[in-house]
Amino acid sequence: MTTPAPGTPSLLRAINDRAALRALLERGPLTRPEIGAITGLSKPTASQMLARLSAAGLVVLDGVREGMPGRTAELYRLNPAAGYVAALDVTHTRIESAITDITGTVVGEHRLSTPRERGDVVAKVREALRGARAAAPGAPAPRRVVIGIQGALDPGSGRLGYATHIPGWHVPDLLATLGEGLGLPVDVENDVNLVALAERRHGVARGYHDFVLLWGDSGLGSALVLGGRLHRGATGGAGEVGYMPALGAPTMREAGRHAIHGFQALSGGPAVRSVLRAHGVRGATPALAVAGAVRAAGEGDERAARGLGEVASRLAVGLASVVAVVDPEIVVLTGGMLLAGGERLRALIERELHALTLPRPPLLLSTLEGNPVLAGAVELGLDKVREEVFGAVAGGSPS
Amino acid sequence: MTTPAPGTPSLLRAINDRAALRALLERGPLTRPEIGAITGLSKPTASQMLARLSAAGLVVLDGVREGMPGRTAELYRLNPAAGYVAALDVTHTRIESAITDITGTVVGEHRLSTPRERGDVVAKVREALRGARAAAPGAPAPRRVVIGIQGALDPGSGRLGYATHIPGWHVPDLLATLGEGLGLPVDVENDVNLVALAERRHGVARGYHDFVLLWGDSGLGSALVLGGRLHRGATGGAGEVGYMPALGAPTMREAGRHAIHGFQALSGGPAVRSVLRAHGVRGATPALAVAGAVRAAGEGDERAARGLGEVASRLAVGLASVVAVVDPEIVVLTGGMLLAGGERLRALIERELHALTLPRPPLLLSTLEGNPVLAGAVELGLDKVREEVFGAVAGGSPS
DNA sequence: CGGATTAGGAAAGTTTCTTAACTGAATGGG
DNA sequence: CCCATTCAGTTAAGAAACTTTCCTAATCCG
Repeated sequence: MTTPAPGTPSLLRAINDRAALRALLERGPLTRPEIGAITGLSKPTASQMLARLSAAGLVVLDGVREGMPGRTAELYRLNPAAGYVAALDVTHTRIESAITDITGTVVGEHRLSTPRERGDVVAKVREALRGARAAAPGAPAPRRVVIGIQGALDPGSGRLGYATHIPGWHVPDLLATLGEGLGLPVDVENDVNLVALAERRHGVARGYHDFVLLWGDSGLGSALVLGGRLHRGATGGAGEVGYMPALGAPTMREAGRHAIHGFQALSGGPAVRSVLRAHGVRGATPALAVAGAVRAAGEGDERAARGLGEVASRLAVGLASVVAVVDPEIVVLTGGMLLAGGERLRALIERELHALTLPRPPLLLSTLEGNPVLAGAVELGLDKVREEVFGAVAGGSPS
Repeated sequence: MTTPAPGTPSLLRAINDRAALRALLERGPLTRPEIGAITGLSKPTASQMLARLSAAGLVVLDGVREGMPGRTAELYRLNPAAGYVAALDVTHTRIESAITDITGTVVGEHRLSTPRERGDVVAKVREALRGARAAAPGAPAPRRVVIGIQGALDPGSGRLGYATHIPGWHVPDLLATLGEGLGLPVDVENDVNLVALAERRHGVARGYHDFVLLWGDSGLGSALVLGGRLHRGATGGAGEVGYMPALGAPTMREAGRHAIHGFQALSGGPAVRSVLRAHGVRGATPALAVAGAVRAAGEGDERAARGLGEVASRLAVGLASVVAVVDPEIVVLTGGMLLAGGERLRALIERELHALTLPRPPLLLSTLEGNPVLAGAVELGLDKVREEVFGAVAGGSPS
C-alpha cells in the first residue's frame, strides 16, 4: 500500500492500454492511426498495442474504412464479449434483472415475481440471475452483480439500513453472504443512488459534476453526485432526506424514531395525497393524485391549482435545505409522483425554491425511459468490470 | 486536453520524482535505500533520481546517519527553499499575512490594520505581503498567494458572493485584478472552507475523508470535506447554511431576500445573545454571552442552563439538515461562540442532534491554536505550490 | 494510368528502469 | 586488534517501453 504504483516501465503500458480501451469505448470503432493520435502514441506503438489487445481478446477487428484517399484503414472496436455484468432491481414485489456486455448492450432480461415471499435471499437472487442468463443463450457468466434496493449498505456494519421493507434482506454480512452464495463479487447499492448514475450517463444530468437528484413517489429520497462521484456518506445515508427535519413537520424527537416525521411527513406520497384530497382531488396513488390535480388545474380548477401549489411549496422547503448545503449545478426531479406533476409542478417547485435559497440551480425533469434503477445498476457494474478488465491486460497473474 | 498524459517514458520519471518528493515531505529525512523501498524503485534508480533532484535544487543533503552496522548513510531532505507561499486572512478590520517555505514552516508574519478603509484592494494586499516579506529577510518572492475572506468566489461570475461586508472587494473579475496587480497567481477562498482545511491537516479532522465543519460566532457557516476534497458548490455557496430554511425561523420568502432569515435568524450570534438574555445571561458578544451562560450553569444557575439548552437545540436543528443530507463521519464545531460553549454546549448539541437524525456522527470541538483561517490558507497554497514544484522537475519549459 | 495520400510495417535508436556484481566504510565479536 | 558481517553507494549489462525514419502497399482522383 505504500507503493500504489511501482513506477516500472510496464506501468506505462498499463496506462496506455487503458487509455486506448477507453477511447475505443467512448468513440466507437477507430483505426490504428486514430488511436495513436488520441492516446498521443506513435504509429508503431499503437499498432503493437492493438496486436496485444487483440491477442488478449479485448479488441476485435470490425471491418475497414474506405472512401478516403489513401489505403483502406482497418477498424478496431472493443470486443463486447470481454466481460459481462449482471444488474438487479429488487423491490418487495419483484426482482428485475438484466445482463449486459462490456459495451452496455443488454443481452438478457428477466422479471421475477416475489409476492410476499420470505425465502432465502441467495436463492432468490440466483433465480433472478438464472432467468436473465437464460434469455442470453451464448453469454458466459457475468463477472459481477450489482443489486439496487431501497435502503443503504452501512460500510461500518455491513448491514442494510435506512428503512427497507423487503423481507430476508436484513442479514448480518450481506455482501459476504451473497458473494459466497453466488460465487461472484456482489455490490448492493441504494436504488435512488443508481437512478442518479443512470441520469448522469443517459439522462438530463449528463455532463454535470455536481447535481442533486430528488426522487418522489410514495417515499422521498435523494442522491448526490459531487465532484463527479456519487456521495454515499459515512453510513450510506447521504441524501436520505426523508427523515430530515423540515419546516412545518414534526421532528423525530417529537414523533418518535420510527414514526413518520420530517420531510417525508410533509411531502411524501401519503402527505401529498392528503393535501390534494383536501383540495378536492383524489387518486389511488400519489402519482395518480398528482396527475389528476395537474389535469384539473389545466382545465381551470382553481382548488386543484392551489393544492398543487401547496404540494410544490412543501417540496421546495425540503429541497431548499439540500440546495443550501450542497449548492448543486442542477436538480433532477424524478420518481412517479414528481414525473406525474410534469412541467407544471416542476415550474411551481422551481419558483418556490428560488424564493427560498440564495443559489438558484435549474430544476430539470427526468426524461429517462425504462427502469432507471436497473440502468444505474448496469452503469455501476460496468464501471467496476471495465476497471477490472482494462487493468488486467499486462498479463501474468497478479499475486 | 484529449491526452491528459501522453504516455511517454518521461512520464515515469515524473511519477517517480513526485512519489519521492512526497515521501521526503511526509516522512522527514530519508536515505537513498529508504527512498528506493518507499517508491518501489531499485537502488541505482533512487540514486540517480536524488542526484537529479539535488541538481534541480529540490532536495538537499542533511547530514549522515551512523550507529548502524554497515556504511554510514547520507540523509536527504526536501529543500525548504524550493518554493514559498503567501497566505492572507482578510477581515474588515485587519489583514493577517504569513509566508511559509515549502515544508510549511512560517518564515514571516504580519498584521495590517485596515480600519474602515475604502482604498484600493490591490494596494492593501500588496502592503500586507510586503509586511510579511519584510519579516523574512532572506526569502525570495512567494510563488502564489491564497487569500481567505468571508464570502465565496462564484466560479461563474468571478465575483465575490454570499454577503461580504468588506469594502473594495466587490470587483468584477477579482482574481484577474489581483493577479495582474501583484504579478503572482492568486486564490481567493472562503474563510470557513480554509478553517476546514486547517482542521483536516492539524486538527481533530485529521484522517477523515468526509466531515462537516460548523463555524459559529456572530455569523454561522459551514464547510464540507467530502471524499477527501473540499466541496465548494456550483456557485461557491456550498455550506452556506446561514440562509438555509430552519424550523422555527422565518424563510427568505417571508423575510425578504436581504433581511435576516433561516438558520442564521434562529441560531446566529445575535439570536443566541437574545435567547440567553431572556434567560438572564448578558454578554457584549455572542462568545462572551455563551461563556457567561456556561459559567453560570456550572455554578448551578438553572435558568442559564435552560438557556444553553435552548441554544443547543436551535443549533442542532440546522445541523440536523446538514447531517441528514451529507451523512459525515464527524462534525467539527468551531468559531468563537461554539468554542466558548466548550464541552458542555458540545454535549448538549450532540444529544439533541442524535435525537433528530438517523446518522449519528460524533461532534468534536476544535483544538486548533492560532489563526485557523491563515493556517488553512497556507495549506491550500502549499497544495498548489507543491503540485507546481514537484511536477516541474523533468526540466524544459512547459509550453 | 500516374500522382497524391494515407495505412501498415521494419529497423535503428532513446529513455527509463532492473538485476547483478563490486567496492568501500562502518560495527562488533573473538 | 583483526576479520567477518552488514549495509551504502557505484558500475556495467540488459530489458521494456516508446520514437523517429524510411519504405512498401493500397486506394482515390484527375
